[in-house]
Amino acid sequence: MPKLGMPPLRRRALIDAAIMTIGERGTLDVTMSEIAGRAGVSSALAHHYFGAKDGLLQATMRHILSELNADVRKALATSRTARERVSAVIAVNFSATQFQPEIIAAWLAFYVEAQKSQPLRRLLRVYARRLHSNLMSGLTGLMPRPEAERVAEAIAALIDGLYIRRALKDGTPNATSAVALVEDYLETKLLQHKKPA
Amino acid sequence: MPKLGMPPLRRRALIDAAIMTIGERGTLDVTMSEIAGRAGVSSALAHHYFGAKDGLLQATMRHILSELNADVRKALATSRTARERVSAVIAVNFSATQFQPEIIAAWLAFYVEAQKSQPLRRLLRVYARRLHSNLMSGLTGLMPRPEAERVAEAIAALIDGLYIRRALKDGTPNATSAVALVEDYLETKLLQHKKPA
DNA sequence: TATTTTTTATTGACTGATCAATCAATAAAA
DNA sequence: TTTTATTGATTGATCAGTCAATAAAAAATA
Repeated sequence: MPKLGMPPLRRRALIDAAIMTIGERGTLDVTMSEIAGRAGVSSALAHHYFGAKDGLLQATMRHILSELNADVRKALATSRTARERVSAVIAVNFSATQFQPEIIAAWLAFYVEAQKSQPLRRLLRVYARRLHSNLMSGLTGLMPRPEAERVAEAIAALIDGLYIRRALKDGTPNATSAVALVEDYLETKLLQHKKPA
Repeated sequence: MPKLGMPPLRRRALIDAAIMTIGERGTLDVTMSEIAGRAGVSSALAHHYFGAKDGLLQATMRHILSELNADVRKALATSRTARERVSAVIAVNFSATQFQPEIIAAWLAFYVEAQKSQPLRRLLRVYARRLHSNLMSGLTGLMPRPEAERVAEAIAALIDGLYIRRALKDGTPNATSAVALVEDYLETKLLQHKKPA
């Protein structure tokens, strides 16, 4: 049985290799040998550490999720106002570390796999809930709660939508215009509450 | 060589079976035998008609796309005003024929496959362009063109985003709330142009 | 119309390739 | 000396794609 704690040297290398491979190929349909090869080890070792392929994929998803989460926390920590908090959450999703072709492709691939795999579905739901509550933490200070709920829902949909559309284009993702689009929506909504009809 | 025109009896059955199978399983990772079996024929026949698996998948995507397109045309035909045209396009995307679990799942699966397959990517780009221009056909009558571009972009992202998020939940999709969300965005934007800041 | 010929529809059985997963063996640490 | 790390080789399953054979339709011919 693989040691889970101490020196996750190879574990980490395998997860990184998995992200790269999945991202490049745009699918979870990559072989264990391919991933292992890129990590400089044999496929047998990958099985040794992660049990089955599922295990590696889940660990990989968990890793992406926790990186995103760490980034969000960091960004929220330096935000003072409610308004800033919302923008911080948005910004992180399109930051240089997150909005990369490989990561975007991997996200998309995991979304699809989640339809087959219950553990992955669970992970993605955790992410969705977390995103929602992070957005709410700012939005509730800016508008009535039921409206905040709807806006959070919309922002989340926009983010996912921009990711999926981004995956279809080639070249470097344009984070700036993506953020601008979401911010424009938010700004419009806020205006609506400052000068009510 | 398969006859392309006349009695697309089996062709159609195979495409329908493909949609069902892909939709249920939420992945393009379905076997030719599975699809063929559901259509009540042998897998060899599927190859006879579509050449390779790719061929069947592309035909399936094309079919979904053309159904959607037909629905949009129909809806646009009965729309009088620019405002109605925009709503019509939105409504069709969440109509009973389109916003079904199987179709949604299939869309998502095709999106991912498009990262590998150039023909599928091309098809999805055609769809994206078409959606954009359909939205613009209404929006240009309601706001200045550059703003209309941005709003069309946002609506498209919202639609894709709502699809992808929908795919993660179970149960019947809630089209009503999805439409409401997009319409709310549109309405907010329109208000902004009626009473400018 | 009846008969022959050609084309199309359809299948079961087979092949070759690909891969996840296992395992026994060895090296290295603890 | 026991546990952990690591591998090459192997196995078993799964599938896409092929093919030769047969049935059924359609077209051509008598």
